[in-house]
This record gives sequence, C-alpha cells and structure tokens, in this order.
Amino acid sequence: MGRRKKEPKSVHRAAISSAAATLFSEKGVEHTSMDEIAKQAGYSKATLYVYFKNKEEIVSILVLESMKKLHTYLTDALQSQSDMYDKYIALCNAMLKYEEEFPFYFHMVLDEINIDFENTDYIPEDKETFLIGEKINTVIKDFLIAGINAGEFRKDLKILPTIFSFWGMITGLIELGSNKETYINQTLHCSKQDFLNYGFDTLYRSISVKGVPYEN
Amino acid sequence: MGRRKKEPKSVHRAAISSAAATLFSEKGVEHTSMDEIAKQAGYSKATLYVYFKNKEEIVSILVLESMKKLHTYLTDALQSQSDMYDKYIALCNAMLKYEEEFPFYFHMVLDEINIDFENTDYIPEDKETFLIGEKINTVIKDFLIAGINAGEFRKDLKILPTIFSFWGMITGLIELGSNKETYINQTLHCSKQDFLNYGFDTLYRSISVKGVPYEN
Amino acid sequence: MGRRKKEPKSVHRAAISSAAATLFSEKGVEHTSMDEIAKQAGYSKATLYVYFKNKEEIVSILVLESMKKLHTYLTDALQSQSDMYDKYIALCNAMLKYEEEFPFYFHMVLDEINIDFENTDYIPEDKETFLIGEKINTVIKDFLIAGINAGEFRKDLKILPTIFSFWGMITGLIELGSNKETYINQTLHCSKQDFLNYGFDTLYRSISVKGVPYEN
Amino acid sequence: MGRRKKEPKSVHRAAISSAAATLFSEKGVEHTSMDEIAKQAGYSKATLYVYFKNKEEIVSILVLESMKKLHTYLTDALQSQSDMYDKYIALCNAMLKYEEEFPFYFHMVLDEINIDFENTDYIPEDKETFLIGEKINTVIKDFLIAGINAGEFRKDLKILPTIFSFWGMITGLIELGSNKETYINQTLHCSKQDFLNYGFDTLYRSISVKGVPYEN
DNA sequence: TATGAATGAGCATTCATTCAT
DNA sequence: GATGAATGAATGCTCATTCAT
Repeated sequence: MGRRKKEPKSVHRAAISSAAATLFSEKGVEHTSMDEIAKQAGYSKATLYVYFKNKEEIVSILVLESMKKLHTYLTDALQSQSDMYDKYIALCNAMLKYEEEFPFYFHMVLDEINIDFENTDYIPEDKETFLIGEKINTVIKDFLIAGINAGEFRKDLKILPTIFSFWGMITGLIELGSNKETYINQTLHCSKQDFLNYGFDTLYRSISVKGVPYEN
Repeated sequence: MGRRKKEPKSVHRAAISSAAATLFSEKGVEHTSMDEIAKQAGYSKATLYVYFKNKEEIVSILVLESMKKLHTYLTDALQSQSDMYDKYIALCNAMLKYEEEFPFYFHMVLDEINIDFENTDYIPEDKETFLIGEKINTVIKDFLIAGINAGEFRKDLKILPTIFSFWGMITGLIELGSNKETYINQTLHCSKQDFLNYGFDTLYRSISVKGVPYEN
Repeated sequence: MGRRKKEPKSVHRAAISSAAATLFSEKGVEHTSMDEIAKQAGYSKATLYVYFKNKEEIVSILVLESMKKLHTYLTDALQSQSDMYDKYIALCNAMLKYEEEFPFYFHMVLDEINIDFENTDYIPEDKETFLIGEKINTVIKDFLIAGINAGEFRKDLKILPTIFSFWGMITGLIELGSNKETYINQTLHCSKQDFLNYGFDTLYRSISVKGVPYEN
Repeated sequence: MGRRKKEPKSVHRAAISSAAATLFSEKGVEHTSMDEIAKQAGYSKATLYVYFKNKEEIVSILVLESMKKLHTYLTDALQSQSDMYDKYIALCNAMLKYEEEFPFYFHMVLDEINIDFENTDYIPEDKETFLIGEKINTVIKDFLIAGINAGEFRKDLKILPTIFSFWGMITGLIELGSNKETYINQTLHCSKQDFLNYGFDTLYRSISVKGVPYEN
C-alpha cells in the first residue's frame, strides 16, 4: 500500500466520504461497515479514524453535502425559468435530480433534520444541515408567495403548511417513482419520468388558480 | 414448560409474530434481536426457528398482516361514507390510521414489494403481500372511476398513474407528518392532524372538479 | 469442538472464571482478552457471553469468590489456635495463603471495596464483596478486642484504626515478599516465609504488651 | 513550529517525560496514549519516537526520576531532625509526600524493580533505578544502625529484614490510606493524615525500645 | 531533526443461526 | 416438537509503532 503524496486533508476526507456514499447508497448506512468503506476508499480502516471522528461523522458530512447541493439545485431551478408553472416543474425536477444523485439521503434528510439543540453533544454538521434545511424552506416560501402575488397560485394558500405538505408529497412521489420504476414501466407502460411528470402536473392543480397551462 | 401440546402451528406463529410486532414497533426491525423476540413470546430462541425459517420470514408475515389490515381499513373507509369528498378523506385517514398502527411497515411496504418473481427462493408471504397490494390498487381504482362517473373527479384523470401518484403523495405526506410532528407543532402551531387535513384537502383539489366542498 | 453434555450453568461459569483467574494472575486483567479467556477455557468467545454479562462480571465474581475464601481462611486461622500470638501468626499466614492463591486480587481487593452505593448500576457481586469485607473487619475486630481483654494487647489500642493499619501493613509486607522473592533470597539469604515470619513478629510487638513470646 | 533549533536532546526528553508525567498521574499509564502525550508536550507523535524508544522507556525514565526524588526526600527527612523518633516520623512522611506526588509510581516501584539483569534487552534506566533503590536501602540501613547504637531501637533487630519489612509495611499503610481516604473519613471519623500518624506510631513500637515518646 | 501519514493487530461485544438431544 | 448450548462472523473503535520525506 504505497504511501500517498502529501495531499490536503480535505482530499482524503472527500475520498473516504465518496466511497462511503457509494456504499451507503448500495446497501444502506447500517449495512455498510467501516471495513468496507476503508477497502472501497483504498485506505486502512484505522486511517478512516484519522480523517473522521467516527462513522456518524461520515454520514453527517454526506447529508450536509447533499443538502447543500439540493439547495443549489432548487435555487438554480427557480432562476432558470420565468413562468410560474415552469418554475414549479423545474423545482420538482431539481428534487428528482437530487434523489437520483443521493438516493440514500433523500429519505434520511427528512428524519435527520429534527435536531435536539439541547444536546450539546451533537455533531456540528447536523446543525449546519438544519440551517440549510431552513434556507430551503425559505426558497420555496418565496416561490409560493411570488406565485400568489402573481395571481397564479390560490390566495387562500397557507404558506407554511403548503410548503411542508408539498415537500412531503413530492418527496413521496419521487421516492415511489424510484423504488418502483420497473413496476411502473410494466404496469403503466410509461417511463419513470413520464409518470412523475403526470404526478407533478396533477399536484400543480392543487395550488394553481387555473390548472396546468398546457396539455400534457 | 407446561405449554399446551397439540396447539396448531398457526397459534405459535401468531404468538411469535405478535411478540415481534410489538418489539419492531418499539425499536425497529434492525434493533430487535431474535433473543428479545423469543423472550417476549415466551419461547426458546431455537423454537423460533421451528416456526419461522428466519428473521426475515417473521418480518414478511408481519408486513403481509399489516397489508391485509390496510386493505380492510380502506374498504371500510369507503363504505362508511357516501359523499365522494368524505370517502376521499376517510381513505386518507385510513392510511393515517395504518401508519400510526404500523409505523414501521409503512415505509417498508414501498420498498419491499418489488419482488423478483423469477427468484424461486422468495418467501411465499411476499407474493401474497404483492397480491394484496394489487387488491388495494383495485379498491382505489374503483373509487376513482366512481368519482369520475359521478362527475366529482376530473374526466381527464389517467386512472393508473393517478392511483400511483396519489399513493406516493399521501404516503409521503403522512410520513412527514409523523416524522416531524414536534417540528410541525412548533413551527406551524397546529396539530399533526390539522396539518394533515390541510394537506389532504390541498391534494383533493388536484383531482376534484370543483375544489373542496366545505371551508376547513 | 464437541458439544458438551448438559451440565449446570454453574459448571461453565466455574470453568470460565477459573480460566480467567489463571490468565488474570499471569498477565493482569487489562492485558487478558476475552479471546484468551475463551481459548483457555476451551469455549468460543461468544459462549463467554452466554455465561457472563461481560468481562467486568467475570472479574467481580472472581473477586467475590476470593474474598469469601479469605474470610474462611481467617476464621479457620483464629479457631485453629488458642494462644493469642499463635492466633496472630495464623491470621498472617492465612493472608499469605490467600495472597499466594489469588495474587491478582490481593491488591485489587483494596481498590474495589469502595463502592458507590448510589450508583444503581453496580454489579451485585460488588455489593456482596463489600459485605464480606465488612465481615472480615468484624472478625479481626473481635480478635483484637479479645486480645485486649486477655491482657495480651495494649489497652490503649484504637480498635478501628488498628484494624485498618494492620490490614495495610500486612498486605504491604506480603506483597513485597512475593514481588521480590528472588531478591530477598539473594540479599537476605533466607526464604520468603522466613522473611515474612520475621516481619510478622516485628509487627506483633507494636500491639503486644510484652513482645513476641518465643525466640525467632 | 518555531521550535528552537539545537536544543540538546535532554531538553526534549524532559519536555516529553514531563508531559507524560502529568497525564500518567491524572489517568494512569495504561489509559494515557502516545497521542495525548504528544499533544500535551507540543510535539508530533512521531517525534516522541525520536527521543524515546517506546512508551515503556518514558515510563522507565519517570520511575527513575521519581526514585531520585524519593531518595532526596528521605535524605532530607533524616537530616531535618535529630531525635530518632522524629527522624522516623519524618521518614514516613517523606514516603507519604512521595506517594502523593507520584501516586502512580508508588506501587509500580515495587513491581518493576525485579530486573532480569541477564536480559541484555533491558532499559538502562531500569538498572539505574535499581541502583537508586540500593542507595535508598543504605540510607535506611544507616538510620536503623544509628538508632540501635543510640539505644533507641532494639538491639536484636536484623538490619536487612527490618528494612525490607518496614518498606513493605509503610508502603502498604500509605497506599491503603490513599486508596480508602473517603472510607476512612467516614468510618474512622478522622483525616487520612491522622490515620497514618496512628499507623506510623503503632509501627514505631515494633522497633523502639521504649514505645512512642509522646502521647498522640 | 521532525513529522504527516498510515496501519496491523487487537478488543469487547452482538447476533442470527445451527444442531444434538 | 422444543430447546439448551454453542459459535462464526461481524462491528465500531483504539493505539503503539513505522517510515518516507
């Protein structure tokens, strides 16, 4: 095992967390051992503990990274379109893109966000993750308000409950689309993307004043 | 140990799976050991293997049972109401009831159902579970068609995609409601049930011809 | 590894703790691994955990056992003699016998006895160990009082401080005798037993009214 | 790191062993890692191995240093008093002072000294430690002989055995006093120092011709 | 000389599963 | 049929030590 060149710590952390990400996606966090991560990353198991405090920290940093990316995807999606409906669809597809890139964290993100801030022992990454979560909420909130003001979305929408319920619904939709891709292909005779587009459209009607703009 | 002789095999399976169900709900499948199930059920650990091939089979039978119950809940919900909107709300609450009773299987049901029917090694219960899933689909399908025929639901709904997307969305909504109950209470200043009602209503608009009937 | 006959649990516990005792004496508790204990006892490592909750419990039971034996040795020693000096010497030799049989616990016993009875998590054996410790104190106390009343020991002795200081001194003497046996042999040109006898005698003068009865 | 160049090797050894001493006292040798020593000393872990062969050597040098200090304490104690009894008490308190300063080595000194001088692999410090031990023996020997010649100590004392047995007994007494300080406070209703004074006095009678001079 | 980097060997503990009786 | 007994295989984590630079 040739010793590596002097590379910054972040390079090793990236290599390790990347290896972990692959394995976590394949078999889940619980079923991925530090031994396996080490082997996948090409390090000795002990070396993992040079770069990370423990397994939990690897998970936390991965969740944080993915959340940051999600935030970027969502922001970019909204900026890429001007029409409200197009923004909505771009938003949904940004989440889809995220789910496809980080299948594992997609669901975890939901659970992890409830941090016990009383517990002084929590991993700093977790707090940052929570903060990014709040930023994401804000992004969607602004989008909703803009839509209402533009006369596109129903005036009687309750902002916060709408954000949360949409988050849950889109998340559930995408997760089902991915978990059951083959089943959908066989039974619905359409692609996962088609299925999701249909779902996104359907859901749009629940906030829209006038329904979906084009025929899908 | 004074255990009655000649109890039919099913009695023992029921006792064991019931003990397992309790523990799984409390601590999750992964964190429940066969040792604990045996103790809870009042059997020796080895005896568990007389009645079940392995731990996985216990899980499978439990998932099947829960699916059967879900089917009942859904059927009952539809029969308990005559109005379409009321049926819809009853349907949603039936799923909520299921989630609250079987929090653990709720999500699993999504993942586990993709059976490789080519694989001759699969657990028979899993096939039955799949079949119940199909029955559930039919129940919802009939509901949707009835709603369309009654002029309550949009005529342009595509039946199958609608069933699936609704399944995903309601599932996602309920799961978020449960995972983040405290967060919702604190941020939205409302109960989980209130939040979910709002979400159910919102979603109803996406299939309804005229929106929700009453003010909520 | 042929499966053993159905033997009572206590037999296995004895076999394991006995193997552990040997290794603990040879290399110390910290440097004895459960793996080694298992090998020495002829069991699989996992089997150890069938009979003991953890390593700590093995240590605790060993300490307790040795303490019980010490109590017996001391009681027997006192009963075996009628003369006070002879009782004293028998007492010292009982401790020596104990040290030779349980070299490892001899010192540990001193440390372990301070139990935090507030801590509800302590191992039950530790409490019993403490109780035996108290019984041992009583045995020595009665001996001291009897000696004073018989006019053999100084009337101005403070019972409790005398017990404790004698315990410390005899313990220290014996431990030194054992740790440095070869050195003693070479430098003092006498056996460990001779050396200890001299020490016991010397110490006797500090409580005796008239000094040691015979010439040593 | 701005470390001054050309510091003699001994300076680094002192800095490292001093850091180690602090940590060893706080948490014990076994529970102090080389990592912690390095951090405490402000060196890189690898640097420790430039100045010391291994962890054991750090311990050895520390034991040696402490022994040197003990020798000084004992010599000073004897010179500080003229009366024999006072010298004896000063001697005991010198050992107590040593125990309180080097709790960790106090007991170790007993065990470690048995060097296998045939073994060419031993650490040189250990030999020096042994030599200091011999010097300490001589100090006490001279004290004993002086006491005998002064008519204070019994004429029939065998010098060497008395030295050794006193060493063991005082050592044992002090160790018990320290290990069980709280227990002594609670049960004997006196301070550790009071208890030890009583013990020292008691022991004095075993060598003294006439008993302890004052009432304590 | 000083150290950043890496790791082999080890450890206590857990658990699903097997099998002789 | 029921089980007491036993265990192989893991798992997360630690640490003294080595070595190329």
